[in-house]
Amino acid sequence: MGSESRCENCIIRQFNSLRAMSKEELKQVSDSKTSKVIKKGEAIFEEGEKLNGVFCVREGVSKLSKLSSNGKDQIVKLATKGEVMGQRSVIAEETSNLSAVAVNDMELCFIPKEAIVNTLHKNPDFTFEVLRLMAHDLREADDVIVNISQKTVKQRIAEAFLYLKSNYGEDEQGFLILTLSREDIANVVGTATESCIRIISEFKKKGLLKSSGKKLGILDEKKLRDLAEGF
Amino acid sequence: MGSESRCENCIIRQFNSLRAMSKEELKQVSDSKTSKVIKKGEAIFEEGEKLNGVFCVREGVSKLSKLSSNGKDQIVKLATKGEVMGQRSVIAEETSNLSAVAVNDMELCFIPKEAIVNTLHKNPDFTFEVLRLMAHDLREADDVIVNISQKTVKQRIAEAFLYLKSNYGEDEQGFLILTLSREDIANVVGTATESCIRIISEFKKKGLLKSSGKKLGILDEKKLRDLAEGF
DNA sequence: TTGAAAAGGTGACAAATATCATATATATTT
DNA sequence: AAATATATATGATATTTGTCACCTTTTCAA
Repeated sequence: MGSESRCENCIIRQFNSLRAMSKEELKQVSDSKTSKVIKKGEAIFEEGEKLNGVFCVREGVSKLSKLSSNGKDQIVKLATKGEVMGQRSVIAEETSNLSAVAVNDMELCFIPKEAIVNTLHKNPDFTFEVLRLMAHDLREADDVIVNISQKTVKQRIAEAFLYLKSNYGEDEQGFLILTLSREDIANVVGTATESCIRIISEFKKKGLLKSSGKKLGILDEKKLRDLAEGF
Repeated sequence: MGSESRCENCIIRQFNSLRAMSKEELKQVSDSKTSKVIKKGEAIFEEGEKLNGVFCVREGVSKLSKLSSNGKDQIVKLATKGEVMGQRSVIAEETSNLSAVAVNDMELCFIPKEAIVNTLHKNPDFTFEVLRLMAHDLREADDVIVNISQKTVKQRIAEAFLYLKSNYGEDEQGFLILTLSREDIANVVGTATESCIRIISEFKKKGLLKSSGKKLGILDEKKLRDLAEGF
């Protein structure tokens, strides 16, 4: 086993709460963790499932979503390299309220909950770090609530593209690095797929977006921003 | 100063994270806290304000809301006896993302952040308890997101009444103990005040709700529940 | 490599919801 | 108690968004 497969040496952890663990604790985590490769479209865990640990994203992006009674999926969060999924359920000792599906090919580590819970009760720095990140997630969730209930679908789609650009960046030709299907975008925004397609088409016609194959790119960020703000 | 004004003796704390504090820590909190009486409609803190501590609700209910760019308020959470407001901002060291306004006359304790942050870094049990409650809030926020984006206004209003009943109860005559204005209900649900009024009128005509003065009561809980579920 | 399946696209229409205007009831202040 | 402000109510109408039907393009597996 190469040394890069040890949590102690993993750069990913610099981006999440694991960085607050001691060498000792990390060693324990590393000894109990398992690595997983997940193909695009595959499920990592399902809503209602009891999680016996957390998942640390090493590569790729996962959508965390919840199925509503009418059969539609609402994407609540996208989890990226460095983020940990499933802590909420492990901490609250509840089944997961969300399901996680890979948006593209992923690599992740599974860390059994014992290693986490142990440290949570012993290392206040670690617990505080987890708390800090959860406080951040909660703020973002509040923002999503306000956006969904107060902005139009057009505004929210405009925002979604700005979010994709600022969080995942664009390639040399100006196309967004993270490509989501129209359906996924609709599920992030909370609208019907057809409405989403229609608005994206409109944005293309108006010169706000460009496309090439499956890729989409932002052409006029300022106008998109104005639109998102309601002008 | 009566002994009931000491945090060590306060029953309220049994309902929140403060119960995980040691006698010693509670003493420190108690010595630094101040009590406040807030009249219905008064603000406790504003969006964007830097909070120098947290507020523990001893009596009454507060609405935590966020102003959107179109001038409407979205109520994200109602905080009740035993709940602590403002921890998110104190923990993340950010200005508040929400403002808090008293829904009825309130009594609360202000605890300066030093007392909290100190304990957060020293007492893992306390930190874990705060974390557990925040995990719970986050789950609720996820549920709100799904509800707002997937359910109709009618369904959400039905849900709001069921929530008010199960969380605040009803009096001997079957009227909800917590009375919210139609505007507040609209802001919880994320709709226009007029739409909210219209639907409440409809519910009354259909025999699902009754009213007397400002008070509203649930007449047919089962039908209300079916409606909320989409039948 | 060729079909089937999935994703993207568009029109027509229906349904849900917001907005504006205005009226009435209720609460609050003087 | 009158005057004023605020909350509730309702109609008419506009706007937004969803739904259904159908078509084209792309993707992927046999």
